[in-house]
Order: sequence, then structure tokens, then C-alpha cells
Amino acid sequence: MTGKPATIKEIAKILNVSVSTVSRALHKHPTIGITTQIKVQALAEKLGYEPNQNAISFQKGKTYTIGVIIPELAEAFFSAAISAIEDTTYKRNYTVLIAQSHDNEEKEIQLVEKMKNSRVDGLLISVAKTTSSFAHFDMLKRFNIPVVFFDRIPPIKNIHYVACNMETGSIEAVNYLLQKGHRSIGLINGPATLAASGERKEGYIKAMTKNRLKFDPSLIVGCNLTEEGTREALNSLLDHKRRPTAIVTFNDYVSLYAIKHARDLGIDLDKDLQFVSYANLPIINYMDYAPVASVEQFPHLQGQKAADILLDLLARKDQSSDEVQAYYNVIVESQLVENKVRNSQ
Amino acid sequence: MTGKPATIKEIAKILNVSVSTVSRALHKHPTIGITTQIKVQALAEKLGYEPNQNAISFQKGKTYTIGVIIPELAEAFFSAAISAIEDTTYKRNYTVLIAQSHDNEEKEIQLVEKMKNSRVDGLLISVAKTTSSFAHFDMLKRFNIPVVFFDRIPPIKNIHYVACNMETGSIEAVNYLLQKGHRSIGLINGPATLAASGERKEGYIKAMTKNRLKFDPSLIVGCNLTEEGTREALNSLLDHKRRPTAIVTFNDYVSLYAIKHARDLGIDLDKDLQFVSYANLPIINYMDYAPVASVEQFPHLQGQKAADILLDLLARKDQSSDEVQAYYNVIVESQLVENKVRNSQ
DNA sequence: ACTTTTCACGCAAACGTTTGCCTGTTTTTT
DNA sequence: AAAAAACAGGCAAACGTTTGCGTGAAAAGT
Repeated sequence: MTGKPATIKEIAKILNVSVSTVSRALHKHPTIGITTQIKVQALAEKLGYEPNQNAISFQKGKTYTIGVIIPELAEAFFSAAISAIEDTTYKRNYTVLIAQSHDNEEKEIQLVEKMKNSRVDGLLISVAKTTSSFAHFDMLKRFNIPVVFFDRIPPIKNIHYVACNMETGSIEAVNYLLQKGHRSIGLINGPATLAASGERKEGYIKAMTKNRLKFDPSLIVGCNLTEEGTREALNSLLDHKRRPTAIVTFNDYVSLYAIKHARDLGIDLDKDLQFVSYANLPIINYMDYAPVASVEQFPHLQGQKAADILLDLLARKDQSSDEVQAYYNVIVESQLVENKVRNSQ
Repeated sequence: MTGKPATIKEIAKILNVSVSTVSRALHKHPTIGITTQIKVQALAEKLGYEPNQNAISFQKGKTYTIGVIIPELAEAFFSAAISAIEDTTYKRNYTVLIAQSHDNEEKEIQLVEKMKNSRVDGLLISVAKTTSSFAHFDMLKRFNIPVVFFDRIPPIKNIHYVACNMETGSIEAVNYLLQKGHRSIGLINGPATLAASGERKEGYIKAMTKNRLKFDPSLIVGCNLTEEGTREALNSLLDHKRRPTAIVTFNDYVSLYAIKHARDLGIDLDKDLQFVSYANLPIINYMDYAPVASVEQFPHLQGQKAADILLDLLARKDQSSDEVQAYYNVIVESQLVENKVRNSQ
């Protein structure tokens, strides 16, 4: 009851049976007599026996652990996603090993290596911004460790992933603004290197052209996502010959920076300039000059889907079967969400 | 290179030496000749050998894993804390196993049990709100698994913990408001059942009496931390015969609710009523009518300290030595932080 | 009553690594 | 040159569990 945990061996010795009998009795294996089963189970209960997961993992070569590698745990998007991941894996008796790359490729590589060595059964990865080589992911494939990427997907073929389609969100966002009467709409986009930037741009263009509006490339400006970069981007838009009356920004933070700057410049955020952004942080419902709408990316849903897929992959792997199945490509549609506060005013 | 990971055995067989020699060579054990060491290491490198962490854990009865149990991963405070925990344990070659109790005692108990069985080396726990029995923590002690509690500390003796002293933060907050000329200061507190509520109240009282102001208990109102509850609390303060010109709230969310309600009532948040709150969520720097100051609880620091303590405990345990040492009781002093935006206006 | 099945359980290997102890060879000491 | 010491490495047990295979005894079939 105290001290060291009870083992199957001890139970066996006390009951004068073999370890294999105890093991089987505990698993209700049909080949063990019912009386023995009961005796064993009773003693196990009494001793507070709990199987040593470590030994089992070692024996089976399976850890019932899935690794999660993300850039930054403290970011709202990722903590929400992980929260969902933890919940769905917990239900299936898996635990999660978490590590953050801090958007550093070097560390990401180390983490993948470490996760491999600690023999996680599978991996959920959202890749670092700076990652430019992908050999470490190939390595996982060689070792037959299933990986599901989410949100930040590497540009390689034959992978499982769940991501959010930013394009439709962009289209919705622009349509929303058009319907509100805006005709000159700016886009403060992220770095061109990010796939997410491309999708936003595509959506923007599609929405404009679908609505028979001429698309002006100079209304799209890139930005490094910092406060300073945002200010510059906003300035350039404000100087535009057709100064936009609405701006779509890469994410809520960019919106916040931009809004701050706009107010410093004395711009009327109710009449002269409106913002729509991405991510839908909980913040914006408590702000006065928040974006009028935001494109929700459903981190919780993405996390859950990714975990579901990985668990499915692991289940298939158990039943051995067909190596090369199809690849899961799940797209979560982003969705424009109006800011309740601002729109109830 | 492909398929299954290389093992020590394979290396031994290829080199015609024993496994023990390989093991020792890999650890640079002095009793192995230098030439053999080099041969072994070279082959290990070539084969891409990486030790099977699982086997090592099993063998040593040590997992190099620490479990973290928190109420809610998606809450900013906890994700920040965990981010720090992950970073500091990573440096010492530990990994973290994360699970959330969702503030549910039942689940917390299950998680503790599960963590024990998966043989984590130690545990970091922030207790669920509803937890009222503590037998599961005692159990850990019996099994000699070190635990460090952080932020939410159970009311039991002889534990290691790091927590934030809310009292000093409260005093600072009240002093700050007094110095700004406020004389009637309200407090929208949390449920009386929370220790944190008591500390805030104590701080409030101390600050008032230290400044020779009469302390009016009716200026302190409890609240269940919901939006609705906050409204009621605010209403009762506004109806007070000495209507407060400043209010300290239990946390930033309560402030947000209160501010929203106050504005709905047409109150001038610049002149007639000011707020100070706790937690210092990043949000408030982007709000117009944010609290003028917030008491920072340093989640990052708390997480780091807690992890440091646990690692220290584990290190001591390795060197066996003296069972019952002293208990770590680390108090992180909270600190009032002015809202830069609001105070620069 | 004798063979065949079924039943209930034990044996032992295996998973990969670490480590205390032993042994054979070389080097050093006197 | 013999004894002692240092060196380099091997043997085997141990960690806790699972599982294929073997086996004696009881039950069933003829």
C-alpha cells in the first residue's frame, strides 16, 4: 500500500501462480479459470496494483503517447487547438507530449528527433515559420511514425493535414465590406512567403473580380506583422489616391496596431475607416474600435480533427494492413464572424 | 537507415563485441579502450543509432517526463505558465505531459492516477476550483512522486508550492488609486470560497486602514465572475450612498464586463469611474476604456519557478539522501502595472 | 475403457538498456 | 622474472509485461 507500486510478479508469488496467469487473468483472458480470475483481480485490487505503463510501452513498442509540436503554446490559437487535442486523445486513452519550436527551425528539428526517440506513436505538427527544409519530416515517414500537420502545413507532397481555407474567409470578408457599401478596400497582408498570405490575396482578388470591381494591386500591401511594419503599411494605404474606406488585415493583431495608429492620426473609425481581420481573438468583443468582423479559423475544431485523423491512422497501423493508403486532406472552412458589440451599437 | 531503428544489439553483433561494451562505449565509459570507443561511435553514427528512450526509462524506472495538470490550457494564464515550464524543463532534458482537469475534481483524480501509472518523475499541479478532497495528492506522496503546486494551491500542509501573493498587489492597487485622488474605492471580488478573494480583500483593507481611511465593508461586493454577476455587483456599487469613483475588480474579465455595463449606463469612464484589475491580459493595452492598471501575476515566472523546484527535487531524489527536507514555499510578488496606453493619453 | 478434445495454466523468450562482477591480457613494479 | 596492478572487455541479471507454445489433467466422445 505504501512505497513501491505492486507488480504482477508479486501477485503471482503470493497466489502461487505464474506471472503469465496473472497477466491473463487481469486481461480477462478466456483461457484462465473464473475462480483464478477472481482471486487475482481481488488481490490486485487489494494491493492497489496498477500496470506499469512504462513496461507495457517498452514491451509493445507503443507508448500511447502522441507528440505535439507547435510554434508557441502561449498563442491563443495554439493553446485552443491543443486544448482540443488533449481532450480528444484523452478519451481514447492517449496522452500528449507537448513541445514548442518557438518558430525556430533548428529547435523544431531537434524536437522531431527527440519525439522520435521517445517513441511517440504519432505526431501532430504545426510547422515553424522559418522552416525551410523538410528532411526531418521525411525521416518520420521512414520510421513509419504517422504525422498529421495542422494549420501551418509544409509545402510537401503526400502528407496528412488539416488546415483552414483562408480563401473563402477572405471572399466572405470582402463581400461583407462590399455589401456595406465600401468600394475601395485595402488589404494589409502578411509576408509573401506565407501560404496564408497567398490565400488571403487570392480570396481578395476573387471577391473583387466576381463583383465586377476593378482590382487594384496597389491596394494590397505586405507587412512583417510587427507594429512598426503595420504602421508603414497603413500609411501607404492612407496615401493611396483612392484611399480605402475599409481594410482587411492579416490578423487581429495587425488590426489592433492599425487601429491604434489610425486613431493617433485622428481618423474616425466609425465613419471613415473600418477593419476586418482574421483569427477572431476573444479580445475584439471588448474593444471599442475593434474590427467590425473577423474570420474565425476554428482552432478547436482543427485540433480535434487533426487528433481524430492521427488516432485513426494509429488504429489502422495496429491492424497492420495496407501500407500506403490515401492521405487525409481536411479543410476547415473559415467563417466570417461579425463583431457583436460593434454591430449592436 | 530505413525501417526499424538501430539497436545496441545490432551494433554489438556487427562489431563482434558484447552489448555491454557498446553501451559503455557510447557513454564514453573509461574502461573501454579508445579504439573500440571510436569504432562503436562511428558505426552508431552511420546506422543513425538513437537510444530507445522507452527502454531506458523502463530500465531506470525514470521517465524524464514531468506531468502537468492544469484546469484549462486555453486560459492565457495557464498557457503562459506552461510555455515557461516547457522551456525550462526542455533545457534539462525533460519532457512535459500535459492534461487539463477542466476544473473538475473527478477528472483531476483520474489524471493524477494516470500520471502516476505512466510513471512521470514528478508533477506540477494547479488545482481545480471544485477540488475538495485531497487524498489523491497524498497518494503521490506515498509513492514518492514529488509534486509542486502552482498558482492554485490546495489547503494542506507540507507541500511544495509557488504562488502569487495577491495581497501586496491589492495594496499597490488601492494605494495607486488613493494617490490618484480617489477616496471612495469599490472592490468587486470573487467568490468568498477562493483563497485569492481573501487575499484581495485583505490587501484592500490594509491599504485603506494604513492610509487612515475608514474602511466601509459595503464597498466590497462578491461576484461569481460571470458577466451577469458582474453587472449586479456593479449596480450595487453604483447605488452606494458614497458611489465609488474607482473600482478594483477580481480580474480583467470582470473589469471588461463592468466597463461594458458602465458604458451602457452612460458613465464617463475617463472622469467618473476608473478600474484597476488583475491578471494583466495582453488585451488591455488595446482597449480604449481599459482598466488604468492591472496587477500582474507573472504566469511565466511562476511556471518557471515551479519547474525549477521540481527539477531540483528530482535531482536530490537521484542522489537519494535525506528523505524529508524542507518544503519549498515560493511566493511571487504580484505587481501593479500601469496601462501604458491609457496613461499616455 | 481408451482415445480425443477441451480446459487451465506454466515456461520461457522477448522488448533494449544498464551495470555489478568476473576474467583474461598487458603493463608496471620490485 | 615473478607478483601486483591496471586495463579492456564479456557475462548475465534485472527492469515488468506480454504472448506463443507446450503440457498435464479433466471432460467428452466412441
